[in-house]
Amino acid sequence: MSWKRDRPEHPRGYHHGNLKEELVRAALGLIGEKGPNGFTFAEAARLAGVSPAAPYRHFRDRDELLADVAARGFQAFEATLVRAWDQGRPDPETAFHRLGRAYLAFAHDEPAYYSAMFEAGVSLDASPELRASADRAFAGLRQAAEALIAGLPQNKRPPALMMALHIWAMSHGIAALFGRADGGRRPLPMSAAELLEAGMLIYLQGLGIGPETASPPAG
Amino acid sequence: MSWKRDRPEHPRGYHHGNLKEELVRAALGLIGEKGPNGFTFAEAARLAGVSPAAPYRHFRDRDELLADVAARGFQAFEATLVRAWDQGRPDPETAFHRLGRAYLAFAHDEPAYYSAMFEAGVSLDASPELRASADRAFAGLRQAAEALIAGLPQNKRPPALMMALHIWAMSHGIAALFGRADGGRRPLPMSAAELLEAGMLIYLQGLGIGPETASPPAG
DNA sequence: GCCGCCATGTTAGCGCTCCTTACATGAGCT
DNA sequence: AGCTCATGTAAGGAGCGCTAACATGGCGGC
Repeated sequence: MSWKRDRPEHPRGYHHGNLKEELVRAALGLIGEKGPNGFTFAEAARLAGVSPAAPYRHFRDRDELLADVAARGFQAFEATLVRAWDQGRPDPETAFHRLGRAYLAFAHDEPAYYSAMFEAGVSLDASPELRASADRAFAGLRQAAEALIAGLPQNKRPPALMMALHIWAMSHGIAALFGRADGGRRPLPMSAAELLEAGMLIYLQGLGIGPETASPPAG
Repeated sequence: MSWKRDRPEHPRGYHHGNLKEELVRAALGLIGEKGPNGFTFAEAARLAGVSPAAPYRHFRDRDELLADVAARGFQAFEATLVRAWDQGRPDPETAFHRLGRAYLAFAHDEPAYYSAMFEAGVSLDASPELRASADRAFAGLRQAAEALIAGLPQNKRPPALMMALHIWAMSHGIAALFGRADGGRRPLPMSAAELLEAGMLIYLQGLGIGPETASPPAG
């Protein structure tokens, strides 16, 4: 067959060229197309052009591949969040809303990653890397929460961890319930990004973080 | 065999006694144990004591059974929410927090229903009953939002639909991320119910609904 | 009260997937 | 050059979704 040789641009390949990477990419494509359940080990092998048994040289079983995809997803997710947060520039509130949009954009533009991370039923204990990358992604949210809290007087500061959990929960809730492009779910009067931005504005207002700290504009 | 006859209390049974109900119950048990993916048509048939082909007399395919489970789940969900809301008695805020606890309790105590409803990838278009029961459940949330809004001056009222979506998103986010009993996910410094209650208090505070309209709950 | 119909169940089987075991091959080290 | 081991293939068992053809028995029509 010729497909063994038509990847000469990968110098480190043994037989196939790095099959592991290609399997991950195939898995991403399949999950994105047909959901995390429609993803099939055999079909990923087929897409990579190898026999159905070949993937087992790189992943113990199907779940391990999914866990690997999820871990890579959390890494890309963290990078996206960190880039959007940009150390809170120019000011924490602007950066925070940018962070929210980036969250939803990731869920929307990388449905395969997001599915593997949150909807495929992969336990975070599946691998240490998975747990670590998920923790790093959450730490990004927590940093943003801390920066926002810093503007409050000390006796009014909520716990940063709790605030990060609230942010994550509302973001994930909106992404999971309304963030998908396909028409399977409920039509909205506004975009998911607008919905999240409005929700976060109200939430921050409740904490005393906002355009008018304690007196909403009466007129 | 005796299992054909040991359901004499069901007068309408043909051969088995109402197999359809038993299949739904078996599916609920399996989904609760092994997640929506671990659920198997053949195993549900085995639990009901019939051959693997028998379920196809009652459900076109596996997805239709899942959609049926989801629809029943939404019905039970709506009943739970309506009971918890109790027409906003004794006052809307008390009833609202009771509603939030009921939401999480449902997700926690009926993981099979909740999985089928939100995590199994069942499209709401799978059946008209599913869409209708999901709409009725959401209407319950929306009613609560409207009752809470009613206490605000007219020029400060947010759209009730948006508010209901926020409530749903945060509730679902907390349930999906932190509401499960099994140890696969992240340990929390507080219970999911407390987390949701705190988040909703802050959110309502941001809308101007709360014990003291302009001072956050510092105590 | 008997009979035929049709809903409900059965067995048999196809094609697929997950995963294992045994075998083949070729890259890189010595 | 030759050895070795990682990386691939081939073959097969068990299980599942689903279909087709066949069996059974409850119910309505006569």
